[in-house]
Amino acid sequence: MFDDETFLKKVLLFKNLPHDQLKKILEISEKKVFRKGQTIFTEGDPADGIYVLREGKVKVFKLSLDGKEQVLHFIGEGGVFGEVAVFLGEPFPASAEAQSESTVLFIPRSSFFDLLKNDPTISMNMLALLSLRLKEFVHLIDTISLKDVSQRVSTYLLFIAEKKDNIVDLRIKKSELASFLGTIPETLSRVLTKMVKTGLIKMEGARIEITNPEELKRIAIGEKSLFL
Amino acid sequence: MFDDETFLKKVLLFKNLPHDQLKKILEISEKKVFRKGQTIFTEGDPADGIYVLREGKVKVFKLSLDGKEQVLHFIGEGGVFGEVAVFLGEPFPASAEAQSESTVLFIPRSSFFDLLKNDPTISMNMLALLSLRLKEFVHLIDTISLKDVSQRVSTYLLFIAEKKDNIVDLRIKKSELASFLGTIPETLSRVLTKMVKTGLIKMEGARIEITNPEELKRIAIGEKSLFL
DNA sequence: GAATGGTCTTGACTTAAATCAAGGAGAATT
DNA sequence: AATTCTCCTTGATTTAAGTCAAGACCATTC
Repeated sequence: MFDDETFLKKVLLFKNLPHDQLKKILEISEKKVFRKGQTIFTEGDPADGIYVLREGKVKVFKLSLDGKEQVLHFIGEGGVFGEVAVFLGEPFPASAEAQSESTVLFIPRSSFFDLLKNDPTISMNMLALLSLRLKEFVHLIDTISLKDVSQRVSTYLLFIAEKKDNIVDLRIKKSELASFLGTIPETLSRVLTKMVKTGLIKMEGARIEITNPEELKRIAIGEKSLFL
Repeated sequence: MFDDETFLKKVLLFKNLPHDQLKKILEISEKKVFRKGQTIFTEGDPADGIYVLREGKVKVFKLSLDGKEQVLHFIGEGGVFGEVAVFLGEPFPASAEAQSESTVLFIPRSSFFDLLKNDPTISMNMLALLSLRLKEFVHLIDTISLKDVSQRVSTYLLFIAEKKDNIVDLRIKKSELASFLGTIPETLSRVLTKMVKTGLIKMEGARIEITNPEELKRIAIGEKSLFL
């Protein structure tokens, strides 16, 4: 692994910062470790600081009263979360949970504002970060609202498999993928099974091989239906 | 109406700017007028600049191949749109259309970047703008994914009626509200009719009066079902 | 290697909301 | 005042996806 500073350099929010700035950030940030399944924060909690994922996997999600979950994003190493609520000074609008043993750097609200005020590079980086998030959300809204489940699954598989030789290694549980795609495990399961049966993909557990990318793409764009 | 500078002062993106900055912005911005129903830009168009709505109403939306529409946001006077795509240097991810005769200030991409680079106030304002958008989107995703249509409608009515004496004056077509709420006009119509029949609201065209806010709130949070 | 526990799959069924198709109501135009 | 449009409503029906329930498939760990 890298030392903390090398790590920070690769975080979008802290890109292009001079050595002494990075050091300062490390000084003010606090390391926290969460076990698999542990809650990092819950919707409604006061947003007392931002989180940078040093190691592990985290999901940010919304829950409905009757227990249905919608994943907003999966955070990978180097990912930042909680920043919008902190910036707005509002409670977290969603919850975050460690999906595996995870280490985060926690930067308290006031320190984060100091950074933001005093370093134009950081605010530019933050603009980039928020813009990317917005783009992702537009895509998610589009996906959930305008596409049926087989389109969503096809699109997701093709996106992940991009430049990877048509191999998808789901790095998350299928039930969580279902939640991200705005559906439930049973429905996802049925769609994947159907894709196997129609020869679009091969599936061994979490490893999926796209055997007919052209046809899968036609389903993704809604030109063809999976169920006929 | 106001003169242009007074107007600009009230735009979130240009808040707290000195006189000469505002003047400069007016110089580089170009006034464009769109008729009702006219397209301002279409998904996929190169994002050559940002738009500030001077007068009128605009909707930003996604279309599916088979023609279903999802409204991402309604822009009111003083609203800004197109800024994310411009910032990212990507084509517009959605389309924009004037819902009534509208005047916009168009700020070309390069000028916008000059502003952003040279004025930290503007980048801070932009951070605020993007944060608010993200918050709205989280809410929209939550709404569409986790709530049924009667919950969505109740929530929307209560939100709009807030501090307005339980009167909602829909300033948009019902069909467009449907599209914003991720449903279709027929379904919205049925829900509203049912609400009238159960004494939750009174409706005269686009004017809706909430006659039983407590009960409506119980439906909004899913504590009670509209259809029983 | 049996037993436990978590995920995933499959089947039968229900249901919310979409679709299709007519009408109706209101505003605008002639 | 009649015609045309646009938008909204209502009814009959279909359908995609959710629910409920049972079993299968792992991977641990005892």
